[in-house]
Amino acid sequence: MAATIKDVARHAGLSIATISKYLNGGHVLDANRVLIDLAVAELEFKVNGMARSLKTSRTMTVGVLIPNLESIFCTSIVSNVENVLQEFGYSTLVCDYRQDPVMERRKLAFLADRQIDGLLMMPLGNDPELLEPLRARNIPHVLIDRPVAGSDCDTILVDNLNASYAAVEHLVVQGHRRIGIIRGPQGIHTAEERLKGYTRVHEDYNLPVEKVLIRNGEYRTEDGYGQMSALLDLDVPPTAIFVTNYEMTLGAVMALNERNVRIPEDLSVIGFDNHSLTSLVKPPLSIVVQPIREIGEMAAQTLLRRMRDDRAGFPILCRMKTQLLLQASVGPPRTP
Amino acid sequence: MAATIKDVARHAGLSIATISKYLNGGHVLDANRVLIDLAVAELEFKVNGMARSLKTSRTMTVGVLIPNLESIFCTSIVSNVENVLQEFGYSTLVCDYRQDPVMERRKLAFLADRQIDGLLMMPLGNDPELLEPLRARNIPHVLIDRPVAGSDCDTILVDNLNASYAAVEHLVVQGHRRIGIIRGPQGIHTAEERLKGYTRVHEDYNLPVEKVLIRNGEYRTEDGYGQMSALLDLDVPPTAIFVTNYEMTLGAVMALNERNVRIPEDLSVIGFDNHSLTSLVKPPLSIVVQPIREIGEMAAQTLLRRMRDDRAGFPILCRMKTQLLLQASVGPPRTP
DNA sequence: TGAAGAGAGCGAAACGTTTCGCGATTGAGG
DNA sequence: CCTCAATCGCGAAACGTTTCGCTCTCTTCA
Repeated sequence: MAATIKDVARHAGLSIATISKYLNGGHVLDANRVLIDLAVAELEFKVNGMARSLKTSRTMTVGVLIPNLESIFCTSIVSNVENVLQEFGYSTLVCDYRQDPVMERRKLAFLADRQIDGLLMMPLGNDPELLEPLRARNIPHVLIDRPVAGSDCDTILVDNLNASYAAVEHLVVQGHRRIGIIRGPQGIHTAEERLKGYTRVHEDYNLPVEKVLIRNGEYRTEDGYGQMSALLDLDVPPTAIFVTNYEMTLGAVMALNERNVRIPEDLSVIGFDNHSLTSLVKPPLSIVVQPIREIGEMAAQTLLRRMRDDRAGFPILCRMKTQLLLQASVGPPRTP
Repeated sequence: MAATIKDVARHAGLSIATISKYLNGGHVLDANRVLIDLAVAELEFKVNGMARSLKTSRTMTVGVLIPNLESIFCTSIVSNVENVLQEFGYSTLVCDYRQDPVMERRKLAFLADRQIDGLLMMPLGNDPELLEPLRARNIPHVLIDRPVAGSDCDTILVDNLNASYAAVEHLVVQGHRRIGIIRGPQGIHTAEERLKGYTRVHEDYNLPVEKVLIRNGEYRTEDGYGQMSALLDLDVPPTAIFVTNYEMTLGAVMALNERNVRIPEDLSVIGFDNHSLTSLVKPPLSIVVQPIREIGEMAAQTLLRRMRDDRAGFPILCRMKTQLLLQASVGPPRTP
């Protein structure tokens, strides 16, 4: 059907080897260059990627494994990653595992079986054995956003602890003493770190940590909604709240709107992640901004280097800084 | 490095052909089956996809080309598509073209060159020539959400016209006479259809269409914000507004919040697409709900059939129905 | 003028599968 | 006991590249 390199060779009156050499950037006589270009154009020849891959054992494809394709944080990262990789001729095989550890393994195995040249992943599990399929096949990989304990592995993430610290500290400085936090799932690294930031501020400022103000969520909108409602139902509700991811921030704001809680008069709010969120609610929400673009690009760059067998600095641990975007949603606590 | 089918053959004391046959579902003697299973397990043999693809000329990969990886509508569809395809052993090569017609062509060519078995795309351009690379290589493809004029092509979309009609009609029935619409980009099919629904209602109810109430947007948040603001600045602002996609709805609500416009007392609002949006704002927003999951699944199913050379009903045009989710954001117009 | 060396082209052997056609084995039926 | 058919296994030829090592042709310089 489609023209092969053989056809090009015949058409140009040269050997296959010469065509291949030229196609891969080798030098040929000017006259032959013209001949080949002509033949390629006339036959509409495209190299057959499978055949090439079979010989070179490179597929020019990288896998991207994320917990959720419907989380804006994840897809923004994917988008930036894809942009960088594509410049270098790589395609991205995107999979989400829907926050399910079993599916995570399944899809990881799936990707590993597909002869990808490298993998970027946001792991859910914390078990170094999870990465075994990659090691077994010697597939370079870079973790994003979450480390996997005890695994030597390049990792790009943000300084969640200090991100959280800065947010909570700001609330404390404003005079808040009862600060609620809606934290992420237990065992998830980002969630633990963000909680640590919270407690560390309390330690550093000699404030008691009240268990009841620390609420568990699973990073879902409904958790934000439910836990925010629960906090408001307390005999003495907090005067400020820190919500530790986008979806839960969404939920928390829903709960606040529903009850006509005034921000920041009744409650100061700091959320996480999403820009558009800041201005959707009134007043504009203060948020912790993650350097999403930089994360994606850095992860892609790092993976590219590893795929080039550049092992410099392995394992890299890149901990990026967040930014605290302060807006009108934070004020001093209401004087009782 | 990794074990090949040859190693398995040697280890099991059988021929390559037999191993291959068994691996592909063929029948072998029970005794041999055991031997092969054993060898496969012991050598940790995995078939080499590239070699297989080279022989079968199927890559078990489908491309997915969308305008934007950061639009929830697009990624939700991708997620559902991926889910179905994966069940059948296919991977998805996801690309976004960032709403850029040049990049659209580039990425389409990129995907076509990568020996994909099929392609799903949400086109921006309306030029049948756009799909040429696919036809040239005989790659089955299904369009999602937007048709390409004059191209024989399976297409899965929603009945945008009647979706819009239902929303606007509801506003009319509530008594509204000055209804604003923030429409999408000119030339984009969904946008034109949604506008048609709007004008058709006006025709059917003998209402004048006021040019000034029809606002142009490019489906971006800032357009929703800007055009909503402009509408509010009119000498006689509309009493109801229909916003025709998610991002612009977001923007419009921002503008409304900023100016303390009461919903629905001052203005009735119907938005588009996003569930979480409905309850984030107060009161809950009425929206046009697209059957996102069904679109994704139908598109995937259709593509699967085409890749199986099942040409039944070609070209399919599947126009799905939307649902109008009515909530408190719509009421009768304020009596002046 | 001749030898050395650079540059270019070529043939052939891989890469790891699938598949075609043929030969061998087995079991049943006459 | 012979024949025939059905079943199963095998050898070998692809698939379309890349790449190794060789040959050939010029150029250049002693």
